[in-house]
Amino acid sequence: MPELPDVEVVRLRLDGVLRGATVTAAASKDRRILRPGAPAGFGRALVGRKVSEVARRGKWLRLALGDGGRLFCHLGMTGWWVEREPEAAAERTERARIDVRRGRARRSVRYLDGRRFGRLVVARDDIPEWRALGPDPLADGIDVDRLAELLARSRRPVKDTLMDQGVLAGIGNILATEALWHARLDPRTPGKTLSHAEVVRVARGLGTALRHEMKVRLGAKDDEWRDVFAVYGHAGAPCPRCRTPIERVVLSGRGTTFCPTCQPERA
DNA sequence: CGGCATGTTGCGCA
DNA sequence: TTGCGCAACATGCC
Repeated sequence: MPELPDVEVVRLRLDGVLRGATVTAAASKDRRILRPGAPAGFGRALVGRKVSEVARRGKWLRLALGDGGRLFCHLGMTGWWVEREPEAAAERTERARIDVRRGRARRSVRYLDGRRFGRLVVARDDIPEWRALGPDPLADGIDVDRLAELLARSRRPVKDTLMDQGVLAGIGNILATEALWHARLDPRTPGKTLSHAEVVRVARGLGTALRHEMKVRLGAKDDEWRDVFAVYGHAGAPCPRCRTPIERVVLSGRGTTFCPTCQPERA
């Protein structure tokens, strides 16, 4: 379920379990998720090290280790970290585990990923994927002038640019779709045709969608999927604002829903 | 059975 | 050279 708000929830959880703790065991056998790298290297990099912090930028997580090493994690489409009892057996989709101790307390976190689109990367420095990320809208806010400049560079649909991780880190199909509904802008609108006022609406729409999702995620009991969206996944349903049936198109291979009345196509 | 899915990468083509 | 669209990845759900 990972877009920025979900990854932030995972970060908070991991930070609470791991920060200041020492890794007693770490293992992953999954050669698809452990890219690039071997199972032996994963354990070797982590065991005996203290975790100093769990950071996030966009959809990437970064565990900083006491010896300067780093573990990067991308959740892909179905990745998730959960805490389990240290003695709990691995469930079917468990792809990695990290066991720690802090004083007398022992705890264990497991990486679950049914589809295995996620990644775990051990490195000494920040990896290129991390360095290529644009500002994180939650941590850094949104610079409207910079966004306007990036949108003005091409005729690509505004939704595509919002999902470009180098433009804003962490915006996925859900947030982009919801933000444009809030902004009352057709997702297909070419970026360079947006007025400054429209870019401001986009930035505000992102903020609204982001705050709404963070609130829902933080208030949720656990990792259960909750459909709290205005238009995402609601093709055919009435628009919450004007009751017009929501339409669905495919943009760059991604399902995109919008209200044809509130988000009219422009000439 | 077919269609769809929150993400990223890489390829072929204009 | 740049920028697209689109398939692929692996699996589950409706």
